[in-house]
Amino acid sequence: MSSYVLIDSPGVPIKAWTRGVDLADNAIEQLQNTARLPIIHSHIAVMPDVHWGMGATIGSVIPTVGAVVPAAVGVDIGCGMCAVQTTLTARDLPDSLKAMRLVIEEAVPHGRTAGRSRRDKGSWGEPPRRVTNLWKAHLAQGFEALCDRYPVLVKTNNLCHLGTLGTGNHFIEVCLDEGERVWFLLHSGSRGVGNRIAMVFIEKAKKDMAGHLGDLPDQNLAYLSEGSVHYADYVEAVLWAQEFARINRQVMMEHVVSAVRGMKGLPRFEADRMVVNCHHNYVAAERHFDRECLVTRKGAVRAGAGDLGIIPGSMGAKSFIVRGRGNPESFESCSHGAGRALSRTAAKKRYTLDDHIEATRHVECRKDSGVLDETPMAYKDIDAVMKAQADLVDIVHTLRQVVCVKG
DNA sequence: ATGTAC
Repeated sequence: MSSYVLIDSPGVPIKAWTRGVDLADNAIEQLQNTARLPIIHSHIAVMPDVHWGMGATIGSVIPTVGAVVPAAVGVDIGCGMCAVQTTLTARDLPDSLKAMRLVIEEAVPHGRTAGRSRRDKGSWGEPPRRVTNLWKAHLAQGFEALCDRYPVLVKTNNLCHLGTLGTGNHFIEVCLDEGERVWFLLHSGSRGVGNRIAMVFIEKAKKDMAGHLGDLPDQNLAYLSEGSVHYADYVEAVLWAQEFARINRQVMMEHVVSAVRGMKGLPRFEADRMVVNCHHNYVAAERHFDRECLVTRKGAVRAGAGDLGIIPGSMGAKSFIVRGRGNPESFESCSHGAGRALSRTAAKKRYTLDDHIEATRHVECRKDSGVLDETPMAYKDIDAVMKAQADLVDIVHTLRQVVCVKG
């Protein structure tokens, strides 16, 4: 049974669930910077997948009182995972999984969204009616209210990105659990519009603090203070973007399920036995240690007692469906994945395409040089990461990928 | 991560 270790801090305590996993020096330095902010409630919690990120480390939980740090939430507001268990089993799957991969790629726009004049596959030309209806029912009104005050948000990819995957480490997978049941798993966030919202408020925070930015250990830790217009607007905007991200994942999952249902040769199946949709890049108002605060989980998942969460490994590694243990010292949180061991550039330098092909030989996935920065060797050992957080979550299901779609 | 400009 693991527990946290204390990292030397010039400010509030830094409690780290990192026993048995590497902790890079640049991550420690960043944690110490964050711990010095005057707005932290109680302490900072560090997850075993921690690594350097813009502003604050990815894989950390930062509770604040009276302020919020937009760059700590990050540019992919509401980024997270969605998973469903189906009633299909491994023996229902065809020998060649390529057809299934193509069907999923066809059903969900993925990849870069190019400029307006160029052809692109990353957004809807014409969003399906289901997407437009969800937008109108849950997102349109809030978006108009934000656009009234922030007209720069008007011309963003918003509706045309609802139900689309994106690029980088965003993916869709078909997995098998320990009982050979088929699952669908996907990773995505709030796409273009969430990115723009984040950029706008990261700038506002720096401007609002212009007079005393020099007092901060890092300019990217600039915060918006409660009582200011920008603080209230950011909280409104970030919650809206998080809802966009959640619905984005829901729509993609619906399209994956219906696309696979349309494949010839598969039996009828259900996909509603176990459904999980969780953010791992977000802010939420919660109560911890007898105080209302804003909890920023940057690469961390809520793990309250009984909460279901998703912890993906990497291409070719295991992923986990977990149940939270509600550990108060972690602000009821767990890691969001394996965490990078190597930066994208370092991974591309260190490994060859042949290394990647060997590491992913059991997975129907991209095997070109464009995904070398996502190769399994670029990530920490997921088993060590899970062991280090044994007092934060219990493992409910262990999944292995058989198909992986990347943007 | 995303969009846009180089």
